[in-house]
This record gives sequence, structure tokens and C-alpha cells, in this order.
Amino acid sequence: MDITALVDPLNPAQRDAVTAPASAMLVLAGAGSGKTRVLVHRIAWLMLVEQVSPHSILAVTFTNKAAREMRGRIEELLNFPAGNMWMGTFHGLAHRLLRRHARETGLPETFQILDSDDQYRLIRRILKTLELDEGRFPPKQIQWYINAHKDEGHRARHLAESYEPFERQLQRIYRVYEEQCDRAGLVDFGELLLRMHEFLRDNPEPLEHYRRRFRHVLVDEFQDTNAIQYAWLQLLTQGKDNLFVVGDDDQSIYGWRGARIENLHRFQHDNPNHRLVRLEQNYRSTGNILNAANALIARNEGRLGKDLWTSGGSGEPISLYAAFNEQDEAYFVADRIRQWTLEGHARSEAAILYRSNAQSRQFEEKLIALGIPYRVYGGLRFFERQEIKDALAYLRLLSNRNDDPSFERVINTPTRGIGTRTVDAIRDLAKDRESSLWQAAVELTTADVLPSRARGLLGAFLQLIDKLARQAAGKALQEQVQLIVEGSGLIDHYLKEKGEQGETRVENLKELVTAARQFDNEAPAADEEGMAPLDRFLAHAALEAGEAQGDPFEACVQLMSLHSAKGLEFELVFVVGLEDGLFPSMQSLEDPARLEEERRLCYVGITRAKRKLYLCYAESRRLYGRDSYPRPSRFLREIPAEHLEEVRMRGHVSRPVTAMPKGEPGVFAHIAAAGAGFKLGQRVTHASFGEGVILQAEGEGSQARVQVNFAKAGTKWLMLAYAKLEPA
DNA sequence: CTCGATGAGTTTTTT
DNA sequence: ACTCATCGAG
Repeated sequence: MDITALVDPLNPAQRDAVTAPASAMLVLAGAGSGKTRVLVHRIAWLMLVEQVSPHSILAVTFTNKAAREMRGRIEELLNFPAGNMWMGTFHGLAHRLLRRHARETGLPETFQILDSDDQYRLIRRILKTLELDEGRFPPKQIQWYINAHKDEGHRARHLAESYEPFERQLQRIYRVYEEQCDRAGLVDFGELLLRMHEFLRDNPEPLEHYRRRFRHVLVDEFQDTNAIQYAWLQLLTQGKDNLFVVGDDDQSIYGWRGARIENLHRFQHDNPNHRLVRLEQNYRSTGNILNAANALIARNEGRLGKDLWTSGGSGEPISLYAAFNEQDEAYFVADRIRQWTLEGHARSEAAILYRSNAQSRQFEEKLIALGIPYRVYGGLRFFERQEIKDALAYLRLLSNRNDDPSFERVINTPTRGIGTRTVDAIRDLAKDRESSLWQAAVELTTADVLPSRARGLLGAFLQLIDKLARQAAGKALQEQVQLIVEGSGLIDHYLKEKGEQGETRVENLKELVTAARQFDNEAPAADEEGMAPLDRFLAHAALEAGEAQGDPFEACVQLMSLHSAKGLEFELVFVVGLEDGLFPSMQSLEDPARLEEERRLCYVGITRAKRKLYLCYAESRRLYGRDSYPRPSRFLREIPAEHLEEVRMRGHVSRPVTAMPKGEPGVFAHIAAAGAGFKLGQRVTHASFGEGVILQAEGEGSQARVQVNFAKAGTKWLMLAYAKLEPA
């Protein structure tokens, strides 16, 4: 490949970063400034010009998606597979390393990964055994406590015993939690990183091996690194001037889950020879959008500093819409999207961004009413679904009988008559013996403690697992999964579950078999060949929970939280719910640091828009069952008026004349018809068709039409301008 | 075990 | 207002 092709498509700043001589490098990459391009071209540059073997390059991202994208683009650019380059997420790489060195790190070869749901359940179980009240010790808070400490590199034994009784209990729970994980051979997400860090820190030989091997270390989204990730990168690169990081302090929106924006400053301090390159030319948005974003983010303190600019025009002004209430806001947005798509634009290029997921509902209702397909991001992902986790728990039990959380999940799922009494007895004995639940259960089937019926049922369960394990031995992965899904009785169990839910679950279980087949067909990564396919599949399920929603190809309007929108871009963007208390959120209003993070979130939202941005707020909003009258978001005042243009709905926006009757959809159709408004679901009378109910509405002004279901005449579309409908 | 009543909480999310 | 989880009754 020609080097000019590597360098020519880059602007001067990008070129600086890509072609820099080996040194520590901080690339401050503004939104839409081509940061992935810089990473990809940098790696290609290292390989082609510096003659670095891909074997010597380590590239780290936060999400699997980002890792996949980077790998894909490198392969596309170089036109050959980059298989032996270590490229992945922090967690994925940690996992790979721990598998390689399992024995040295004190883990069983078959260790498995706890996802946060598993972790939550385990904590609750521990609370029960410690006889602590969930009200006083909320499991969520404990989970947060444990993870926060792990992210900082602190184990329970490192914590100085607190004088404060509550804190002391937390420490105790943490200690027990660690013991339980160790005994069961389980590793949570934080543990992956922590254990990897400790291993390298305390073992000079492997550390030196990896330090020598990785001649270049590159990190994406560096502003999202936490303390332990930073420490790990330092271990690998300290004194070698070979750490190349790309990030944007202005897009740091994950402080609440441990990301340390100050790692950017620490990087500069710890790498005194570093170079700093700013990518400020933006290839995404119009001048108005960028200037609004620049002005907003300028309010934050202690920034590394950066101003986005474009060589393109300033574009349309940003539209600001003050909605009457949240319904009106939703209708406005849906209607604008409708108009926009009528102009021939792709629905998938329109996005509605909100602060909290609960806000999606209003928009969904209005989009449905206008017949616009949409897709909501977020929610349960494939490997997080209940039925999938059930099946995975069986599989984990095959691999490791001492996996207590899996044992407990599965012992009576599907129901096989093993009740709480039996399970309690198993737990008590396991506690006494300091053994796993499995071992305790085995003992109970031979002792004379349980009633004979319970003993028999328990024995049958243990035999079932052993039998499945025997049958699965030596089989191909998808056959193993198939065997478990059926042999466990899960399929039959969910077949009995009534309604659509049960059907979906059965389909998902079948899908799991397909997923296993696909997974098995893909060539194993060179470094993980020693691992049993089943263990690899289980790790894959935990580390990459899959997409939340299928059919990303259908042309849909995109609905998502501002957090989920990071890294994406759309022609048309609506940032909605810009009200103090919602965005910025209530919890952030009083705390300057959190308020700055909210401001960065707003900055992220604004910079998603390529051509047209709408900012919306509601003058009244129904929140937690009450009407609230929030002030417009302070962020709106921080955007210079010159970039904004207030919009009004043309025609008249109908307002509720009377309260909605109970049980009706809480929807007004904003039908602009000579000042008269009708609501969806409203009863109306027509001179010749008689009485009916409004089902749908579309169009406005003289074009406004409604669909009415008449009691006698059936369903009809009527032009409001002619139909002379009267409220019934 | 399944159903319905009751009560608490209600930003953001990946791995 | 609404969801989700737990708890008690059948």
C-alpha cells in the first residue's frame, strides 16, 4: 500500500498525530473530528512505515463495538486481516490475559464471569446469609460500594476497619463477597481489571514480557478510563514513551461510574515527553451547531480547551421549541419528523435524544399515532434475558459444579418441587462446611436430614445435571447448548408460560442454539485455543451481551438516551426535555462537578446533529404523577441567542378542554383546524354518520384529516375542513 | 405455585 | 403515574 494513501486523506492536525515519531501522545479529539480515523491510520502507519509487527501493537477500547469497528477499518485500509493484533476492550483483554495465566493469578481454569445482574443476585444472597436487612443495606448500594472500591484498586482487606458501624458492615459484606467469588471461581467485571493489574504489578517477569511485546499501546476514549485502567496502562508503558491516547475531556460523561476525567491531566504529568495534538476541525455539523456547542462547553472550568470549527457554512439556525406540555413536545417532534421524511429524507437519520429513558414513551405514542416506525435503544440485551441466563446457568454448572449463583438460579427452574426449605438446608450446610452448594447438596442426599420426598427430588436434580454433563461431554458446542436447552426442561417450562412472552422465550432459547453454532464456526482467537468452546462461549456471553434490539436495518427513527448517543451522528436531532430538574437532572443541580458533567452531556447531544438541531422543553410536565412547572434548562440560556430561533406550531395547538376520561389514551391529537382541536379517542358526532370515536389524525391546517370509527357507518377518514364534526 | 394487593422508588450504562 | 418487587392468600 502506498503511503500517500495513508496520509493524504488527513488534515494537518490528524497528520501530525498519525505520523508522529514514537512518543507518548495525547490526541484531544473533538466531536466529529475524525478520531477513529486517526487511530486507524496511526496503526497502519506504525505497521507500514515503522515496520512494527501487528503482534507488537495493543489497541484498547471501551466497547466491543468500537473494537470491532477499529479492526474492520484497519483491515479495510490495509487490505489484510489484523487477527494477531491485540485489539479489544479493557475487560476483554484482561479476560484473555487471566485465562492465559489463570494458575498464576489464583483462578481455576474454568473461572466464569459474573455480569452485574449475577453480581446483584449474589449480593442479595449474601445479605440473607448474613441476616442483614435489605432495607438498611440496599443491594444496589452495596454493589456500587464494591465496584467503586475495585475500580480504585481496593480489596476488602486493604480497607482500614471503619469506626462507623454501617461502613463496617459494608466492609464485612465486601469481604464475604470476595470469599464467595473465590470459592465459586467467579470474577466480576471490576475483578477482571483488578486481578490483571495486581498480577502484572506483582510479577516482574510477565510484566516485562508484555512491556517488551507491546511496543505501541493505543487507547480510545481515554477520558473514560478509571483509576485501575489508568494504573494498568502505566504499568505497561511507564518510561517507554509509547502510549498513544485519544480522548475528549468535553465528552466525559461517565464520571458516575468511575471514569476519571483527571486521567487526562495525569497522563500529561506522568508522561513529561508527551506531545499534544488537538483535532478541532469538525466534519459533521454546521457552523451554528458547532458555535452553540462551543459556547455552551466554554462554561466548564479546567478544560484542556478546544474549539470546534468547520470549513462548511453556518447552516440553519438551531430551533428552540417551547412546548405547552410533554404531550405537545412529543407531538411537535413527531410531526416535524413526519414533515422531514415527506421531504424525502431517511427516517434513520432522525434521532430523538433524552436524558432519561422514561421519556421515550411519549414519543413512541406520538410516532405510533402518525404511523412512523421507530427504534428505541437500550433495554434488555440478548444474553441478559431471563430465559437465556437460565440456560447459561445450566451450562456454567456443567463446566463448574461449584458455581453457586448458577446452582441457585437453576435448582428450581423449571419448577421441580425443590422449595425454599430444601434450598435453605443446602445453604446452611454449605455455610457450615464452607463448601459450595453443590457439595452440600450431594451430602444432603446421602444424609438423613431432609424429608424423603425432598431428598428424592434433590437427588434427581443432581443426577440430571450429572447426566447432562455426561451427555454433553465431547459434543460440539451447539449440540451441548441444544442438549441443555431441552434436557433442562426450560423449553417445556416456557412453552407452558402463557401469552406471547412464553413464545418469545422459547424462540430466544432456540436462538441461543443458533448463536452457539455461529460462535463455534468462527475461528477461535489464536490465544484462546486452549479453552473449551463452552467456556469461551460463556465468557463471550458475559463480555458481550449483544444488541438490545434486532432489525437495525429497517428505516426507523432513532430514540435513545443522550448517553447512548455518544459516538453517533444524525442529520436531524431533537434534544428534548431541556428543563432544570430533568436535564440537568435534579441530582446534579446543586453539585458543580455533576452539573459540568450534565453540561458535557448536553454538548454531546448538540454535536450529534449534522444539519438540523431542535432543542425542546415543556412548560409543564407530568412527572411522578404530579404536574410540574419546570424552568427551561439553564443550558438553553448558555447558548447564544444568535444561533437560536424560536419556533411556534403553525396554526393552533389544541389544549385539553376537559380532563381525559379515565382509561382513554392520554393523547391529544393536535389538529389545527380553524382553531378547533380534537383529541384522539374523543367522541364526536357527524351530521350524516352519527356518533364515533377519533382514531387517528394527520395533516394540519386545511389539510387536516381524522380517522373516525362511527358506531353505525364504520371507519372513515374525513377532512376536518369540510366534515363539521362536533364534540359528542 | 400463581395471582392480586401493597409499597417503594424514580439519571445516565459497559464490561 | 407507573413500574417493579415482595408478600400473603387461595
